[in-house]
This record gives sequence, C-alpha cells and structure tokens, in this order.
Amino acid sequence: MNELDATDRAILRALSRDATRPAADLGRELGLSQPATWRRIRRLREIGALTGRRLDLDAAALGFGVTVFLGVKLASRGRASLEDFERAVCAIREVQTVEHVLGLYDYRLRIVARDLEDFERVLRRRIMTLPGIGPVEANVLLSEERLPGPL
Amino acid sequence: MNELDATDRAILRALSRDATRPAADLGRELGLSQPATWRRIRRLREIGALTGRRLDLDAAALGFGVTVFLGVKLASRGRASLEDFERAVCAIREVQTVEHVLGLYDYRLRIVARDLEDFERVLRRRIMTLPGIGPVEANVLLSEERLPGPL
DNA sequence: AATGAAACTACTGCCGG
DNA sequence: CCGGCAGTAGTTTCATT
Repeated sequence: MNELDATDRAILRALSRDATRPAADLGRELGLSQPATWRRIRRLREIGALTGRRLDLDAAALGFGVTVFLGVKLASRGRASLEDFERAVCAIREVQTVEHVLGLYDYRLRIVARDLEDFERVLRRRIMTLPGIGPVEANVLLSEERLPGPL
Repeated sequence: MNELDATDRAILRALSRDATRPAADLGRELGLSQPATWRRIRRLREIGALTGRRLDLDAAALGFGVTVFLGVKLASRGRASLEDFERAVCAIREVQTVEHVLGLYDYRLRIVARDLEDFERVLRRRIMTLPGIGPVEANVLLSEERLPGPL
C-alpha cells in the first residue's frame, strides 16, 4: 500500500526540521531534480503521511510563560460524558491540545497561561468546573525537546 | 517590547491552521496588502514569536499505529542524573518528544511504535534500561485534537 | 503603506529509461 | 512506474514612490 523508501524518509526528516525548505534545495542534497523531489512530496500528501504544515510558535515570546500538562480522570463514565467533556474542554481558550488516552487518566491537556497566577484562575474557573471532571494531576513544563522520531 | 495587535494574532491563528497560505490570500481576509502582511510575518519571526514551520505527520499512515505517553520519575536525583538521562533518552529513535516537567513526574516522553508488540520491545529494551530511571506510568493515545490556543 | 519589478519556487506536460 | 528537461503560473522579496 504505502511503500516509503529511504529517500522519502530523508525528505520527511528534512522537512520536519524546517518545512520552508524548497524542493530544489532538498533535491540537491538527495541527488534528485526539483520536480522529482516535489512529486515525492505530493505523493506523501496523497497517501496521508503528510497532513499539513503548521507554525512553530514560542509561547513565552507571545506572553504565555507557563505551560502545564494536566492529566484528567473523569468522575462519571457514561457514554455521554466523553462528548460533553470534550465539547466543554475544547471551548477553553487556554487549552492547546486535548488527548484522549487509555491508562491512569482519561484525558491529557496541554494548557498555556500568562503566569502561575493566570493559570490558577484558568484551573479554578475553567478546568475544575468542567462537566464530569474527576481527579486531576498537573505537571509544569520546564523545557521541551522535539526529536526527528523514527523516520 | 513585543506588541501584538489583533491583526498579528489573526495572522498567527490562520497560519497555525495552514502554514502554506500565501501572504496575499491572507491579506485579503484582513484588509491588508500583500507586502504589509508579509512584513508583519517577518516581524513575528524577528521578535521570536514565530520560530519556524514544521510538518504535520500522520504517524499511523507512516506505519506507527501506536503512540504512548510515558511519565517518568528518576530514581537518582543527582545533578548529573538529568543530563545523563536526557542524553540517553534523546538517542532512542522511537522517542518523539522529551519534556522536562515539574510535578509527580520528572519527564514526559512521547513515544511511537509500529504496534503494541513493538512498543513492548522499546519499553523493555530501551526505556527500562535508561540510566537513573524510576517509576514509569503509561498512557496510550486514542485520539488527539489540536486547538487554536489563546491567540 | 501601495505599486511594480525581479528572483525564486511550485506545479504541469512531455519525453526517455 | 520513476526521473529529467523545459516551460508556465504563482509567490516571495525588494526598490521606488
């Protein structure tokens, strides 16, 4: 179905670090012409491996100095609980990511705030009032490193 | 220092969803000319708010059907422990993200594997043998939603 | 900040292996 | 089926007003 050779993986690795690199530049590095490189990129999009290109933002530079990961366990386990919770949590502006997970917690949230005082406000007024919310565990982000991954 | 008006935030919001959108297209939506829009984008880069553009990859389409979040507590708390651990964990190919956090855990790892069997291999042979590793908690990713955030 | 020109990049057919 | 060549369309980038 989808067979990726070493060249495809090299393209994904390079573009993962910097998605602005032109196909011609990339092709020189791989011994390919610009159209050949670009066709491979289009093919990676078509098979769904490459779903888009997004910005890499610096939350601190934007005035959001605090990033917190929240592990959330639901109190009520009904079928409607999940959808109610997801709809409500997605409406909170400070929530960047909502991950539905299996394990000790039901959801993992990535939340940003201007500072710890601001985070406490979000926690008390937005998070703790979510429908069906149970035990919560918090981890404050100190530093983060993104790696190339297994490509 | 960094004063972002509503237009800057609108640009970041739009590019966060799709970083390939041309400045001219974006300017029409905001009532700005193409160069004006482009200057704002350059300024956002210069003040460090916009640090780059990265790919949005679909791990499942690349043959990695399992994504697991690992909360890790270190056993030894010495100053060298952190660096040793970080260096070793960053060398594991299956590790996508390493987050140093404050809370119940010391590190949060995002790990991908081909399937659960493959994940068990990574866990036993790579993760559990990390220097200074202590208690570990795992959460398997079911689904994930990225939101615009507080911009 | 807009206009227009220049350079560059993305994309499309066509042909050869 | 995949890659190179050549040409077109579209975007970025910069100079001028």
